[in-house]
Amino acid sequence: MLEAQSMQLMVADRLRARIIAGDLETGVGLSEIALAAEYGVSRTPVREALKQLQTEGLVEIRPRVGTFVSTPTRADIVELFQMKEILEGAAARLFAARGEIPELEALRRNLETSDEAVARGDVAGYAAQVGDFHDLIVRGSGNRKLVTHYTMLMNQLAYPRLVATSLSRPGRLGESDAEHGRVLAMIVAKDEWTAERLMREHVRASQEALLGAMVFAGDADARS
Amino acid sequence: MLEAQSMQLMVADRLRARIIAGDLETGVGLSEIALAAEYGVSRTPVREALKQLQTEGLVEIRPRVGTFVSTPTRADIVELFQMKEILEGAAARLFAARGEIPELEALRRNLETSDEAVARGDVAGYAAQVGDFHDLIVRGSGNRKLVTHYTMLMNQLAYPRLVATSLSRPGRLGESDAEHGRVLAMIVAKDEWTAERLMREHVRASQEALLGAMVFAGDADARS
DNA sequence: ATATGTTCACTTGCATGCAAGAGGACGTGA
DNA sequence: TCACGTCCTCTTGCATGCAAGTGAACATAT
Repeated sequence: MLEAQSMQLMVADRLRARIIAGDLETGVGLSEIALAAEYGVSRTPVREALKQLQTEGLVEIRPRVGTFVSTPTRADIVELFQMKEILEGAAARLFAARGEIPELEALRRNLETSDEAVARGDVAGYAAQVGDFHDLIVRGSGNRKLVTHYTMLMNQLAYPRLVATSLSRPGRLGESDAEHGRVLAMIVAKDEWTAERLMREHVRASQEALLGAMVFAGDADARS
Repeated sequence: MLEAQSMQLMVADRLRARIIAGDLETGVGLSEIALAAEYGVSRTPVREALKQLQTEGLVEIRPRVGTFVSTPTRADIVELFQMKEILEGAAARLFAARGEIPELEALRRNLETSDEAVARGDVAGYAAQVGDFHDLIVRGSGNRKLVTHYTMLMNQLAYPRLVATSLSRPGRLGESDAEHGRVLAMIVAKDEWTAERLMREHVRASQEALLGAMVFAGDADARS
């Protein structure tokens, strides 16, 4: 399963995962020859993988200089959150219009698991559910273009890393879970516009919780 | 200006333009070696250009088989129009919140030119303004991520080719121009949510005019 | 005539060699 | 000590050679 596909796809997938997870230090460090040696391939597939990651917005290729992990500026982060709110809001609305689909049942199970995690005060457990919740909303839109571009944008945000931070604010855990529940209720009720509004408000609340927590955390990411 | 940048960028730009304009027949026909000969370069830059166009959704690379111009299915087109409505609606809202920016003055000039074209019954002249109008709205959002992803999605639609078709319905020309004017008025009035609503309604009306015209035109594009 | 097995031309995937440019290190002068 | 000019190493950009897989044409057997 690891070697079956093409080399460039393997390199691209692994590099993408490492960048999102934050394993790769931002700034310098992506030499084609070094990566080629690391993955046991030649420069060519590495090169093509890097080119794809560039159009995905994850790395920046400076001609004749080098390839670097993209460092989102503060303005980038603001824009990405705007896009998150727009796309997830629209997705919730489209979801609500579709009625009973497999994603809806998955969403109900997600809420049950989340409620239990909150009841236990299990932040890590809840954080894991949050990612699934948002992915389910987006996939439940039934619009594959939306899913694709949403994924690309959230990869630029390295969102999974941020969720835990946003939940560190006292009381945010329960608020977030309650907001999820209200969104689900509106989807079940097929109230498209209220679903969109609540989803947007939820995204904005999460963003504010995150930005607030980041200030106190000393601005771990996002150097200007 | 044509040869200054890198070869792969030139090839990518030219190919993209040809695909959007419809010069390249959909389906088969993008051999790396043929394109290399045509542009006077080797396979390598052609290959990298094709890879980029693939992640942009314009071509499809089937491993060991060949590269083909992507043919949007009917479902793809529906999804793309949904995205167009979502993104342009959000852009109009963000635009309205920004007040006096250079794009606003450009938008006023665009409307004047459009009004004159409509008064003359100049369909081609108006069609040219339509593209600019929508681009100005999107760029006026002030969100570069929105601009980037909107552009990618509209490239997949090969939108410029479709505008003329959508305007072929009797009376649509004046309707479209009037809708543009109302959107502009709401942006000037800084009424964010009405701007978004009117913009979305405009996009939907254009889509319906297009789909209606395409049925009568014998479904020139969009084979399933 | 139809179905089937085989071959073959053509495609892209990957490896490697060479060239050109960028940026820093280093030496030199004041 | 500081400013400046030169060189040198390292980077990617492009060209090319080889290998492997695909799909269709073709011959063959039923």
